[in-house]
Amino acid sequence: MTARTSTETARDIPEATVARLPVYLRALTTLLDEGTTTCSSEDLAGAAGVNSAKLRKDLSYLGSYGTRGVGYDVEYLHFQIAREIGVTHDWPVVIVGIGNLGHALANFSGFRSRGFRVVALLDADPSRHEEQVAGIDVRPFADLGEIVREHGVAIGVIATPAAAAQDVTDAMVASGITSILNFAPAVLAVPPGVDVRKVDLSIELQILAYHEQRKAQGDPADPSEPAEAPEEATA
Amino acid sequence: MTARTSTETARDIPEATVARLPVYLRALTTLLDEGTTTCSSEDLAGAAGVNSAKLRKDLSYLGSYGTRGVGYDVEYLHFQIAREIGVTHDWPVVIVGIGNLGHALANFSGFRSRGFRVVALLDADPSRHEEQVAGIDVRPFADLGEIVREHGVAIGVIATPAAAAQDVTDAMVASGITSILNFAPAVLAVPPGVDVRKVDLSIELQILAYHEQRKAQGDPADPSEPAEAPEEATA
DNA sequence: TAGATTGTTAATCGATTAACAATC
DNA sequence: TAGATTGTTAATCGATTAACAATC
Repeated sequence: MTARTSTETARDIPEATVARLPVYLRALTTLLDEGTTTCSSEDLAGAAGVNSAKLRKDLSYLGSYGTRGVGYDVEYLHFQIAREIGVTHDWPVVIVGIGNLGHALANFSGFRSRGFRVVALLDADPSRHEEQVAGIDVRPFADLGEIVREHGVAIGVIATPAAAAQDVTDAMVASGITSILNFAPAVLAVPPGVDVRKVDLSIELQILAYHEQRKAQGDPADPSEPAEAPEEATA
Repeated sequence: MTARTSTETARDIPEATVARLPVYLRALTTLLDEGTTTCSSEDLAGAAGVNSAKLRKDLSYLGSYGTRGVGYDVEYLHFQIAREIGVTHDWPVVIVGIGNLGHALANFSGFRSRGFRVVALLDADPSRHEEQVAGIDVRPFADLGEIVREHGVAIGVIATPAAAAQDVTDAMVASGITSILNFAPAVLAVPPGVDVRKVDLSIELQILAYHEQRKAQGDPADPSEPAEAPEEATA
């Protein structure tokens, strides 16, 4: 039996909970900005748009960071969640594909404030290699391996057309990237150990369209469509 | 007891299945483009990045559109899923907020090909009202109600900063919009009957960061991280 | 102490998966 | 008929929720 490594985060957190931790983190940032020092699970759940039972259950996977009868210290809980997610330090990321979307991503200010730093923009088109976008040089796609090694990049963002996405993925994996955020409307094949998350505008709109169609179809006298739970606003 | 309305789509489809139907639709489009006329559940599941049991279960909620021993007619199944989602005709949408992201969205060609048509771009900044983006006039935010009425818009896209998102939401809801795709990093409050879906870059990256952190932490001798299931590539 | 609120339990609900009977 | 593949069943797994004992 060996000694435990220093940072103790060995608990197994359900995937659904992991996906909500960033939402809680953002809500806590908002509360901090408003000068709130303490909040109840009811307060935070409201700011995050979930019910308080779910929030407390989620937080219970991280540890006991609240005080019964009192609530949570906003700053302390913010730190604990940031630590759990792993955004107490910045992650270097590369963005491949500097079209309209790539531009928008490169200029996205939330990157920096939420634990990420764009270290390179890559594009296959040589005519773009003189450009700067958001103060960052656009570099040849062939430089990917070098850049990943130099900066210790683990996360890559794909903003190319669908046709190029698998090739970009293969190159990313070969270079040592093990997490990919894919904006291209394509299903990516990756080896075990590489995580892929996708963001797909058309899919989101089509899901809305499906429900919209149902709303229109239902009897006006029968408002039985289960609406999204009303949520508290932040920001 | 009244007569059923003509279009018979009353079955209750699980939300997880609804979210995958657009993925299947896209995979079928790819197969169609390749000239494939028939496919098995194994083929289609591969192209969509799911296992075949899940695919067949999902399709079973729509009806029996396959042939045992043979498979599915690609064109027929494509049409049935498109009909189920509600994208056999185009949905008019408005985009509010013409910053970097709004530009990218306005120029996104997948909109048209996947069942949506951008009928207006709105921005609060008067200096932008002379612009055209992607061939569409940028119009004052105050015109929202008029545009929604004129085109029968049910779906709105928010690409504003977080600080403006709730006001935009309220105006959208007041104008009659009942489905919102939100790109602003804010939790939106909406009345019952209004659907909101959110796309949040930071959240996606933070989820990747969480898993990335765990990969780095684990013993090199213990490759127990459950990787994403390898998926077949499309496009 | 009395009131408030957490952290946890247990019940319920929904999603996934493997297996296979039905049937082309 | 024999082989292939769907559509469905039933078991399992994971997520949500309400309730409340613990405790500040």
